[in-house]
Amino acid sequence: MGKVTGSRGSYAKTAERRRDIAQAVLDLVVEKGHRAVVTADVAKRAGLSEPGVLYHFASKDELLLAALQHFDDVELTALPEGESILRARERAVAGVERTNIVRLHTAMSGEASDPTHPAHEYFKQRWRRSNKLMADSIRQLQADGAVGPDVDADSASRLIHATWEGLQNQWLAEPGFDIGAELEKAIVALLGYPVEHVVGSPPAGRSRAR
Amino acid sequence: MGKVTGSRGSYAKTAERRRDIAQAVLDLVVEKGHRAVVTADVAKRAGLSEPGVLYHFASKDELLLAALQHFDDVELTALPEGESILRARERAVAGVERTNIVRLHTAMSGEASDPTHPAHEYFKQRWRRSNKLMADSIRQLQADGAVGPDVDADSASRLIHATWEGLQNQWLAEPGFDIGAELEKAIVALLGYPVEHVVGSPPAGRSRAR
DNA sequence: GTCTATAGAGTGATAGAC
DNA sequence: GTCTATCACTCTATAGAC
Repeated sequence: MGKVTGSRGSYAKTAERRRDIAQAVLDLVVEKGHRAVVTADVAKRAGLSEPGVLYHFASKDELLLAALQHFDDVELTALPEGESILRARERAVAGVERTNIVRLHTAMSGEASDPTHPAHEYFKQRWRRSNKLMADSIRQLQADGAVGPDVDADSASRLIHATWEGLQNQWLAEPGFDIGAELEKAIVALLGYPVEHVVGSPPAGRSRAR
Repeated sequence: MGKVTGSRGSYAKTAERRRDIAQAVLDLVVEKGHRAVVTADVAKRAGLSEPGVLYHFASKDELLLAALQHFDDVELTALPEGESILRARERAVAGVERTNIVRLHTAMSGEASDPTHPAHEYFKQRWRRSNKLMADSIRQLQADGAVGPDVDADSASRLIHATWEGLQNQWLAEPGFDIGAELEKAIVALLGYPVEHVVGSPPAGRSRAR
């Protein structure tokens, strides 16, 4: 419903407008840090008025959430099959220019723990999804014999994610250590020894079912 | 300089006033969550005007930081000797009534990673201090033979703290697991097997140097 | 259904008197 | 050292045009 014009400046589909706005917020977050982002700037950057922006997103918090989700969408493309989840998230903080996004993520994950916060459900689901993906991946490794059967996959997944999140925090406060190496150390300790499958370089010719 | 009256309502020492204000902020955070705390309420609770509060603390961010520090001071009393650091922090989130403080801590640790944030230095020092304390504790355990010599104390300390921080995050988003048990599991995995000394019950008659 | 113009409410911060 | 008065800014709500 609604005709599609296709020309920039007149959007027939709300989804596109929302995407553009989310991109604008993301750009501003990267440039100035989320604390310096004000809705007026978002409107300017997206090329519409302030209430115009708020027609598409109910509040500023939702704007920031949209930026985070947009980042997930465009940067963390759909995971191939579960095992590369770590590498994807690693990639997410690799560059310094993404520091501001990690900041936003960390700050918002604190705010969003309040059940009344618009992002509450998002973060909850995100944990669940990530935990499930990795737990399944670990179970697969167990089936293949790469990881011992005494490892509790759900617990290990929880702990690996926790470690990752905490390492991000420390790294933000004071960089200067190899966050990837530390994470790998934790994984090795939690799963047992040989687990390049989970975090290492692409398993090129290295099929998991040997 | 300045006379000491001692009667409530007229403070000769700014330090006391600051402490009272910090306590007021802490109370409000616990009651309503930090997002709902406004300086006007702080002023009311502390019994002075809004600019009066802002005379003692330069900004709202500093007020929240003061609450966090105050919490550290009154709740996490000085660590006896290093090894109980985990238990102290555990105690800090044990009760549900403290959820709002953890929320504040998490959110602020994200904001504070911005070097221009008033709490930046606080969090940086906090990480350093905590890491050093625990690393020393681990080294002591190594000297006693309770932990293997191949463990990198600094790295392990970093990872344990990271795990703890991350577990808090997950627990805030969705409680329903035993955060203490998970942490212990991580410690065991990172340090090797027998480490009740570090996290377990009070080492009553259990001297580390047997 | 999508947006602009306008206005308002609430908040953090400042200047200067007491 | 603390208050009164005031300011500036940001987010949000409303009315109505396209």
